[in-house]
Amino acid sequence: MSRKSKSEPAKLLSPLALELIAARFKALSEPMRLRLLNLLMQGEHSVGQLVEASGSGQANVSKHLALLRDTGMIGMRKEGLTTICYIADPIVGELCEMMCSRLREEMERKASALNATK
Amino acid sequence: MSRKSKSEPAKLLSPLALELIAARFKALSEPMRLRLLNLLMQGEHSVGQLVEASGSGQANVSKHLALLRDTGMIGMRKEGLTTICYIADPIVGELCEMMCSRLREEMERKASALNATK
DNA sequence: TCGCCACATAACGATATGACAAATCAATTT
DNA sequence: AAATTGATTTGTCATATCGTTATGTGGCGA
Repeated sequence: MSRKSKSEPAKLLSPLALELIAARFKALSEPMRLRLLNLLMQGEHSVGQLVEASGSGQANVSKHLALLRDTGMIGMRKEGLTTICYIADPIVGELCEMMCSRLREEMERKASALNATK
Repeated sequence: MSRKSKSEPAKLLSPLALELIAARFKALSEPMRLRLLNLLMQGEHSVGQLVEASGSGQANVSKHLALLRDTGMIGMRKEGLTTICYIADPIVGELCEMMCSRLREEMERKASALNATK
């Protein structure tokens, strides 16, 4: 049944831990931020490049980037006039990978459910 | 350096995919929902048990549970008067694990930074 | 030094979200 | 069938968030 039988106790988390975890998930819970992260997974980009590639306004992108930086997911460095952004926490890619493959499974399940003659 | 050198291309995601992924992360972005999930990781619970254990109102818990069900993360079945909830998607535990260990690292880094005489 | 450039910040309106209370619904018991 | 129990739905409010516009800021070139 492809069920992983790692029988870990799954500890109960403290309210503080819950808040911290929620904050990180929240950073990943907006399409625009995911878009920016996805672009950065291709490699470093300047803020201007992200603005152009994302199709959103400059102020909006700047604010989202600041949030991602504050959660430690991306890093920034100044190079002359421009600010270069890069992925600082590899967990980002892994999490998205997991969600994506999960979504694919779900899609296929639904698709085959539609095809089922029954 | 414990860096996984799986050099995957990290494909560019479609706007639709981004929205779907964001929706799932969003379900995990509230402390109360994480609390409910965390309780369910210990095993099945009725809605009433979750209300008591979470310390929140019944209406509130019910709404959060409905949201978690709609994203496919938990399942529910009726047993007489009560509704039993259970984790339906094992990804939940894995994601929280990842976030937790990540948080621990970060905490320790900050802690040792505080201790550093510099 | 003046102005421009890339970016950040502030202020604002529209919309979404979470928590609580009250009403509703469904299944069981008496 | 009426009452009771467990849960969902609805309405309301306060707060938070997204995106836009306008304004501020720091580094570089003329």
